[in-house]
Amino acid sequence: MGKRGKADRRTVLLNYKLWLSSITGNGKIGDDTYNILNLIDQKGSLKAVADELKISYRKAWGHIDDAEKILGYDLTEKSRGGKEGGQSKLTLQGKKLLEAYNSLHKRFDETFEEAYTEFKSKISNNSK
Amino acid sequence: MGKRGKADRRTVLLNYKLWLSSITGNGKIGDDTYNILNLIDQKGSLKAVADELKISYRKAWGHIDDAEKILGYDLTEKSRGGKEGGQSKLTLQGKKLLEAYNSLHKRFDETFEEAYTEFKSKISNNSK
DNA sequence: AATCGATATGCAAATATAAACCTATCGATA
DNA sequence: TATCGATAGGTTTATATTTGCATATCGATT
Repeated sequence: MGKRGKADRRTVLLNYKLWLSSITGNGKIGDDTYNILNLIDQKGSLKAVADELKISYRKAWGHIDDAEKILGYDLTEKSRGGKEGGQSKLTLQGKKLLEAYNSLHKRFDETFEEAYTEFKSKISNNSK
Repeated sequence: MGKRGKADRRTVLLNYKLWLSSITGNGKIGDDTYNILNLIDQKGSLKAVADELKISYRKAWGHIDDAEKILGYDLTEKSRGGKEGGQSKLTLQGKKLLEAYNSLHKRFDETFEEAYTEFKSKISNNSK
């Protein structure tokens, strides 16, 4: 056996990112936004989501606000006031977006796995 | 016919990005780097590549330097001095990386096209 | 009408990323 | 051995992105 083993080789990682944008280009809808939408669906409040994710309400709100501006329609139905202070829930379109994104992402993940394996085998320096 | 046509709807774009990184995380090998590598192969000089791309030599050099640090081996063979000042050409491993990246990217592009089409059809608000 | 907790935003501060600047080094050729 | 053009890289400037601060609004309930 040689001096170096598998674990000794430098590990190179493949990464990819997926997002939606408007044609004008400001703001994007990426994993963070989808994550927030998903949690809104579970918790019914943006504040609760922000706490859960340990991010500021301002930040969470910004993601959703950006997303709705990009798409041009509401993903969430908001209400204010009352004993509970208010709440946020997904609109029908918000749910549709989440579902569509999930299958989109899944498809990319599959491609990623396959392509990465092939890529590494092509790259590996298997000369004697 | 209604008030709005296809062209009137807000256009939402899907985007993706692909890159390599080291486990330690500083620097990345993305499209820019691959583009530079490809041009080095054609032109035989990093300076010529920088001019072609209208970027600074410093920037082009930085991309290659980062990439070689991430991978832990040379992608280019450099020489200095002489009437021509010097030159850069791809190493065998550099060429292998380029090829591997091309098929990787192609595969992602295919997935992208298919998935995007499906995504849009799911998202489109085709209620009456 | 006073309260309370979540929604709603402008704006400033802090980071991170990228671009530009400048100076040094190398070495085949003349 | 003087030159010239490309490689090499530290340092600074500019720009973009992100994070956080502070304050206002809303309205069912009490």
